[in-house]
Amino acid sequence: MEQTYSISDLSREFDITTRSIRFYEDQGLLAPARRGQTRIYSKGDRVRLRLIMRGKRLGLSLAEIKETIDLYDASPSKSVIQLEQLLSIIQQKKKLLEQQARDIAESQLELNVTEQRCQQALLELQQNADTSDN
Amino acid sequence: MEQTYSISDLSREFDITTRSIRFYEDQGLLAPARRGQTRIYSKGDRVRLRLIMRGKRLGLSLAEIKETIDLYDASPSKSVIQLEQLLSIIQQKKKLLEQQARDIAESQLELNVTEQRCQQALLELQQNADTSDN
DNA sequence: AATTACGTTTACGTTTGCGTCAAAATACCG
DNA sequence: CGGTATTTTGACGCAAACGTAAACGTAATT
Repeated sequence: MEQTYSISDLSREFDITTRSIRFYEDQGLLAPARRGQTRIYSKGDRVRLRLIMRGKRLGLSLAEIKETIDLYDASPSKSVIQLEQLLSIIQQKKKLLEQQARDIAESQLELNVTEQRCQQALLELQQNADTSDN
Repeated sequence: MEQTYSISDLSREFDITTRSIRFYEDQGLLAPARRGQTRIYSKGDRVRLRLIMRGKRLGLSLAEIKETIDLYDASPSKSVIQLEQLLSIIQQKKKLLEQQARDIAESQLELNVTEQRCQQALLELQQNADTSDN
């Protein structure tokens, strides 16, 4: 049937502890099926976990990540007002992402400058070594 | 001479509390001059604070932000080994930024899809309202 | 039957990044 | 110079995001 995963499968794949995975469930970010007491993760759960990790890399809190994931999940069967609220939230998130993109571009520029300065300094050190030794 | 700022000047400009600014100093991210006991912030301090805020928007910890800022500051008067270590750190940071850029691009794509679904759902609701009411 | 591997809940501990007083010292303004 | 506003240094508090046992159940392996 459908592929499933144990908690340690996922902890290995995403390189996080099982403690973290259970904590995410505690915070409402995951809701795996159970066989008795044991958690059984579906492909959908795995996708959600991937989204969680991506959110973390972007510096989002677990609450913000939950908001974002819930946003993706729930689009049908909404009232006009709810849809308009959703669209408003989406606009906000888009602006945040744009700001982050700008921040990244700036950081990359500065890093490149620093990198070149370092390489230049290295070159000069090597040249000095040449001229002083011969 | 040089323009300076009080702690509340900066707290207003960057919309953070003075508590935060002092905490950043405590963590070694800032080192303003003093007139007696009172902190006097220079243009350079203001730049550093801007870098701190940018780092926070990218989800960096204060320790990581400090590392990055220190990296920009210190490039001259280094040994070959130190310069090579610097270059190695720069490579790592570049990779992280590239990953973040990918994460942002993915998020933006998904947000756009969700946005269009929302707008489509809104349109359909409005059309249904038209046909059922007339 | 005993070991090994994995999973479960419960619960207390830790680090980070500040918020929130408190009490005292400084600074600025008419 | 007196009053108001600002700043300073503690010190305690707190939420988030786990880490780290402890103590137990289950299941497969030897």
